[in-house]
Amino acid sequence: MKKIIFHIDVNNAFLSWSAVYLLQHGYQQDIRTIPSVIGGDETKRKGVVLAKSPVAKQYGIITAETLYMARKKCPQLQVFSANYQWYRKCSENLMQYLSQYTPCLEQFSIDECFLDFTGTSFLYKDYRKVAEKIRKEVKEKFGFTVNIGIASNKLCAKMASDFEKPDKIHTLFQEEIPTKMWPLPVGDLFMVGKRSEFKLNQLGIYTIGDLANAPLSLLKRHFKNQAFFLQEAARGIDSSKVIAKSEQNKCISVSETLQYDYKDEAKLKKILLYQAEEVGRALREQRMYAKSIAVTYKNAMFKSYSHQMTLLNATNLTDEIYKNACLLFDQSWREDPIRNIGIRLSDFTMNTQEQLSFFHEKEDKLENKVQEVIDKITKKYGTGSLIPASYKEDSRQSHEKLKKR
DNA sequence: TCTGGGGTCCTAGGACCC
DNA sequence: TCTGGGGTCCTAGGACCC
Repeated sequence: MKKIIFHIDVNNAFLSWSAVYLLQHGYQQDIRTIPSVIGGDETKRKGVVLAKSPVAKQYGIITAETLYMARKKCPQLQVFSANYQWYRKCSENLMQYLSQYTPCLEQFSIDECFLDFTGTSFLYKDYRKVAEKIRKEVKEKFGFTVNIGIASNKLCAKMASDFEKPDKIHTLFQEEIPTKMWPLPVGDLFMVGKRSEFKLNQLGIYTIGDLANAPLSLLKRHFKNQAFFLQEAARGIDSSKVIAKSEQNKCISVSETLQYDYKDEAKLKKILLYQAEEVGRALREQRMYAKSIAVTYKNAMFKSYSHQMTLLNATNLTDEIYKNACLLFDQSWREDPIRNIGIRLSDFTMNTQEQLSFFHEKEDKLENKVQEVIDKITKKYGTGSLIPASYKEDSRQSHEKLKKR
């Protein structure tokens, strides 16, 4: 049976979604048609380009560069702030609409997904017509456009959706690979980032075709185990499955860039408390426990480091996460000014590990009860509505975070 | 008025065991 | 009285994705 996979990608997702929002709320201009970007908050040192309009792109503005640089390139640039709540809603609506076409839908990020039509191919003899229908309907129903890539595997579908934009449908079947994919720069290949591209260029490999036809021995010398995978990708070979996602995350993390570089231990620990509550609640919502906990940092020099531990007993309680985070902090903080700090939980299990003694069990149950109540209140009134008294004073940053929600 | 945030995966190296 | 080697687990750091 011929496999048919779609990759659907929202064009300029954040910017398009904001454009739709603004138009729905009486804004006269469609910000997709002017030099505009969605940017983070500069006063909080988060001033980077998150998404750009096609016009802004013509000025050479790129994603993730500073707004300062972007304005230099285009002084009349209009900057709009991100509205994550709205983006999540747009994403949910889109996924729900697409899932009518096939149950086998894998959401790949907030604005992308794969659809597998293999099992339902008898329903859709002409997949091109289906793609055309989806493209049109999304535009009419939601007011933004998508690119659709069609191929016999995920990798090629993803590569295809990245061809000419916006509002386009492309195919990339095996026989089309030499003409459509091989002339592209090797850095365009999925999973080839800046580092790998540089290394490949050093070896005289500049296009995806060069990579597909390079001697494997040469690649192995420089990329070890990754070499085979890289070349397979360049040849359009990929056997990964579209997985209808209900499976859990492998890690949950939270991190925050601070308004200035903190050197004060007490302040840093207060941030950790906040974050412990956030990741803990996320974990409890999934009814999971974490065995591994890490504290991550970025210092003023932008150097990142981390420290982690494996817990004796898996946990999802804020208090325990916080205590262990503090322990890790004490063991690892180099007393350098901190720009960004975070907590990461991983190694999830369904239960806490230890066989609890009767008394411990009782205590544990009580703690869980307390936690449940706290979660309910937090859900209703927002993060930080119920926090230990020690955190009350001097939490400017946190209050601002609250306002955003 | 430099450089966000949330993820996944891989590798190297150390500790420890047999 | 010169220290092998395989396996496993853990940690730190980094590359890459959107």
